[in-house]
Amino acid sequence: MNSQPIASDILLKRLKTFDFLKELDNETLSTLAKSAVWKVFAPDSVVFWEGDTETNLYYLQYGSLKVLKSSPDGREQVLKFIETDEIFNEVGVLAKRPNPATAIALEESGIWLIPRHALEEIISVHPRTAMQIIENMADKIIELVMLATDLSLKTVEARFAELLLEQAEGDVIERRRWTNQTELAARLGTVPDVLSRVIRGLTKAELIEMDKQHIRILDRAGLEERAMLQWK
Amino acid sequence: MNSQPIASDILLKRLKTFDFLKELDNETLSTLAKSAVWKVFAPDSVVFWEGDTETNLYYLQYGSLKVLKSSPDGREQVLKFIETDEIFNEVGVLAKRPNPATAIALEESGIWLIPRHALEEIISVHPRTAMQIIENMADKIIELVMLATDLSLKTVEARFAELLLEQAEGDVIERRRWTNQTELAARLGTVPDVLSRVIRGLTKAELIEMDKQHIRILDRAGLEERAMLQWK
DNA sequence: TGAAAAACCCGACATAAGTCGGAGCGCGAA
DNA sequence: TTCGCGCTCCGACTTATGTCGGGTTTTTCA
Repeated sequence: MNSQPIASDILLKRLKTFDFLKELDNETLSTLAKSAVWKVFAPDSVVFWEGDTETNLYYLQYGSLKVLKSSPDGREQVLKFIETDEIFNEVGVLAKRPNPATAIALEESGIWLIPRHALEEIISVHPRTAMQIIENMADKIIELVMLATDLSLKTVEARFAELLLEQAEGDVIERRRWTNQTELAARLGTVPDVLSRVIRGLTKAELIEMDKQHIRILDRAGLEERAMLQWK
Repeated sequence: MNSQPIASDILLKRLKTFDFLKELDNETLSTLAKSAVWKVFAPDSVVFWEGDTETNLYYLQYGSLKVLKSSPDGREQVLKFIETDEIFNEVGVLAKRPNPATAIALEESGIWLIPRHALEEIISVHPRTAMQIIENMADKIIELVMLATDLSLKTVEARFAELLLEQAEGDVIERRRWTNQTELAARLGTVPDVLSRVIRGLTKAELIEMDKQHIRILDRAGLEERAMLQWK
């Protein structure tokens, strides 16, 4: 992980491209440019630890992360994957709470850190930005509600089927370096062996097909049935 | 469930007592008083349904609620209990998302409904209120993260032990009408039979004692061990 | 390029959790 | 008071999930 200041004008240009800041005027942005910090995280490096009180808002410019909690016996539960263009750590920066989970880079990731004071200034002048943050948090609450109820009420097979249906573009899911069974299992709240068994089952039933590069849905209707989607 | 307008001056007096609105000036509050609606919900009545797009912010003046999702086979997962003085449905009112869960009154409950437009006015003038809402949402995110990871990584026994330790004042938990095994099981993400088994186990081990009115912790250290608290 | 590490596979087994039948209790409505 | 329903309890059973040992394949990187 290394940290490097970037000339303010270049930064300003970049800030304008952020979804999250789209509505702000030039002046506000250039103030921001002066206080934001740019960091690059190596694959597998920790962006922040559970328990940290991290007072920056993060904006993921490129790369991807996982947010997780782990148990003493080594199992981990992935709570969320973070993709390009997302902001995170609202909890730490605005509510001043210790972060409830750990964030780890899945690949090399470039992240902007926006310090609390800068953010608070923006909010006090642009309530619309506050609303955007609130909407982001609402989405996270919805996702966590889904996660919790799925963990409680659905089988591993159903959760996996659901995940496939969500992720598929057309009927194919591209597998990336970190879309391996270990990570998928952590995401689903189980262990690799169990997932492997589930995959075997779905493959035998000719609902899916899987190789190193892709997962292909062969029978969407059948998969939907396994996902128990009737009641969502 | 019945709905009754209340003379604005009485209402105004009440609004001032809300934690949530403490910092607002008289004028803002009296505007609010004109648009807020008061409702009383009978025990077991539904405050809102999953899937509803409910555009009011709720403030629970007295009573208590449970927020839950249920599966087609009748099992339910309680996501949260709501107690006096809490606000809820930020998701519905501010993010305009369909509500992800259902809320049901556990006992007779009196609730203020604050319509979206009134809330948005307050926020635009008092950014501090926006911050309070954000902090509330952050707390909910933290709670949901705990719930999800506990469901994934802990046993029913550990979750129950944890709940007892959290809820106990001194070493005693007062049982209310709805603190029965059915509700507790739904809260813990399991079924009454399993919880009953767990209670038997903890009672035999002389860690707790339970009757109709109370749950008593006999051995806090032992219970903490069962709750697997080392790593939280 | 070759060795070590990581991922994956699979059957056998262990354990946590869910289900079922049946029975007792207590409370509230008729 | 009696009836019936819902809560509680309990043992026996099933099922989902996790664990282990051992193997093969793939990836990594020195």
